[in-house]
Amino acid sequence: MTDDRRRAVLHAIVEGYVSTSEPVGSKALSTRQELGVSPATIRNDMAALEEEGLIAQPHTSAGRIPTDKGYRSFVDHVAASALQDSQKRAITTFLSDAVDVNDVVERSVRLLSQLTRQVAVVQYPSVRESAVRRVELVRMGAERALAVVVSADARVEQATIALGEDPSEQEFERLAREVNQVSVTATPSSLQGDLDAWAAHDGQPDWAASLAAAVAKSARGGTVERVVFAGTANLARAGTDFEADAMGSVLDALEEQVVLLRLLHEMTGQSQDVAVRIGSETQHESLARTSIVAAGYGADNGGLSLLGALGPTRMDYPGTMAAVRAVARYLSKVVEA
Amino acid sequence: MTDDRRRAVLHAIVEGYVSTSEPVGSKALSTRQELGVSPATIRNDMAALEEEGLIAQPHTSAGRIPTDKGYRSFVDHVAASALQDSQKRAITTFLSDAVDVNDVVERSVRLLSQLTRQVAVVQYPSVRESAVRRVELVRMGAERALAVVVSADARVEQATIALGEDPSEQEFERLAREVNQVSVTATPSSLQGDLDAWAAHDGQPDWAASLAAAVAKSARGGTVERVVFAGTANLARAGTDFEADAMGSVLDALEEQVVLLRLLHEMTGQSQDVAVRIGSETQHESLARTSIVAAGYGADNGGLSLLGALGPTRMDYPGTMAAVRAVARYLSKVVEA
DNA sequence: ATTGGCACTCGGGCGCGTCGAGTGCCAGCG
DNA sequence: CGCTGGCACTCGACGCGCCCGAGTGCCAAT
Repeated sequence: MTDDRRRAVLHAIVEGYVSTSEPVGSKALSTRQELGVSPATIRNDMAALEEEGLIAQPHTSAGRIPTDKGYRSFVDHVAASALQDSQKRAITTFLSDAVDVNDVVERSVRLLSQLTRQVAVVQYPSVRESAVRRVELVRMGAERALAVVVSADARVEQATIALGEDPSEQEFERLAREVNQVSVTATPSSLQGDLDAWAAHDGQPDWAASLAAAVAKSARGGTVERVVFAGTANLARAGTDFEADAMGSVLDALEEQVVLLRLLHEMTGQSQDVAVRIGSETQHESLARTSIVAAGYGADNGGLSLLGALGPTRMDYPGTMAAVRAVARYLSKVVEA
Repeated sequence: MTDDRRRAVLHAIVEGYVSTSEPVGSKALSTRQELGVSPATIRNDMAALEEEGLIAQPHTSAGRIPTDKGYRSFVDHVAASALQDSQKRAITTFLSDAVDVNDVVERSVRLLSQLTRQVAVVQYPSVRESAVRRVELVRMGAERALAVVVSADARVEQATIALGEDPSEQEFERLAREVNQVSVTATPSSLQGDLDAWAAHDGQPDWAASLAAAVAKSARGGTVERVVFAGTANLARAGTDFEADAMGSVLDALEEQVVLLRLLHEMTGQSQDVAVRIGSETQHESLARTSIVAAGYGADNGGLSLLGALGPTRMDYPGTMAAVRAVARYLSKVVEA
């Protein structure tokens, strides 16, 4: 009973603070019908909540604001709100006529930033191991060549090879022909071994080994994990939530994709659903005042890829979670198709 | 004589304001040895400069700050400063071991943002028309296929084709073989015509036309112009030069690559060297308080590509110009090789 | 043409008093 | 035992008045 009301008070504080960005006091809460009790009662609850470390006051005689822990409790006890119809329509219309993977990812990240009014981040779909369809070898000069690997699932990877010497045209052509033969006939699982064996043949030049390695790596899943953003402007507009300096750190952390990727991985590691990191939970100095809402997509077949939204701790969690979930679902469909 | 000193006064004002971000007064200038005259004399010059619209005072009894026109005069009359040795070294070490085009561009943009302490933007090298080396056609489902075009200059372009029907495996294979034959044997200039003729043959399915178009387009120079940024954090750190809201607009303008691309093109259109747009000269509302320093690179052989730095009007023009020029030069070398 | 002197302006910073939102505590009530 | 109304208290926000000093424009002198 009383426990329920306390939770209601906490939720009201979170909602109030999120929408007005000002500390909310007991009186304001009591007039907002929902909990039909007097300010005094609410004050008692507030005292208890503060005791538990869920809310805090910036200074005496100010209203209360949620702590990170308070947001956490709020998020754990509230269901993600439903998307509005207009938003659902936006998703389908926005993503339906994308032409290729690049386009899908780029549209998604824009869409997500618009829906959430936060910074959106989408990781490129991670790829599963797949057969090699064709290896194209292009001479780039005396000592360098470019290998283009087209895989059966329509990925295209490229890598430069240092030749280390200046092979004759015939030699070069021969190697190109051979690496194709080997790669295309191999199964995904035998590829690495087959290539190694081929490179170790008598009479192969030294650079055959690096070529083999490059092809195998490309087939295995490509180069590095990449992420794209959109909506960094939303950070700037977030009002007084960030000082200029703090914003700089956040933007730095974003460009430093490594940090973000690790964080996203940790978050979605345990569960499939939408995960939330709040403020200090990010364990990262420069993100101490930001929260991240993330989800995986495309899990069914191959690897899990990630997407999410990042904004000030004082964000609309239910709405953001709903948007992230919806986009993740839709993206899963598109990627699997 | 007196004209020379006026210019010196203007330059001193620009330099002072750039380094302190506070309006500079006559007294402060006179004690800074360089121009050995009394404050009163400087005041006279200032009055003249203000008359000409080169400087302004934020309010009575404050020092002067340069207007856009003042910065313009400064930039036009000052040579780009020399780079420090450490910076030169940074350029070579930073860019020397890039592995492919993507990598080169990404490293360049990071480097430029660090050198200038501004937002850096680099356009992907634009490509010249070149022969087609190989067309790879991958079936993506009943009604879609993916075309991968590898050109002789080692570019890789992809495009999806709507099949509009569900061709048999043999039919599909035949078309793939044929389009390869046509594309690879054609010269760059005959490609479009050859492909059109091929698609118009009797017995060709409808989608041959779209396939031909896609290949031709890829060969011609690829899809859209792309740019990448780095160093947006520098905007946030620029101190009080931007209000939170203005910063949002700038970031929006950046993501809206179209605007930026048009602007860059206009700037480098007339001359090959470093070009500067100052504040209102950008002709763009949201960039009214930012300046852009841009240069082209890779001009010798094919198209000209662009790169530049963007920051608050109150920026170190000589230093930024030097850095932009240096990176453009270096990039030209790399791209041409 | 340059300079020193002088009166003037005006924004920034400081101290002060007021106001009011919000709190904690306590006694009373169902 | 939990809720409520009342009350004294705290403390930041705001407005006002004040002073100070940087910076200016003008003028007479060199």
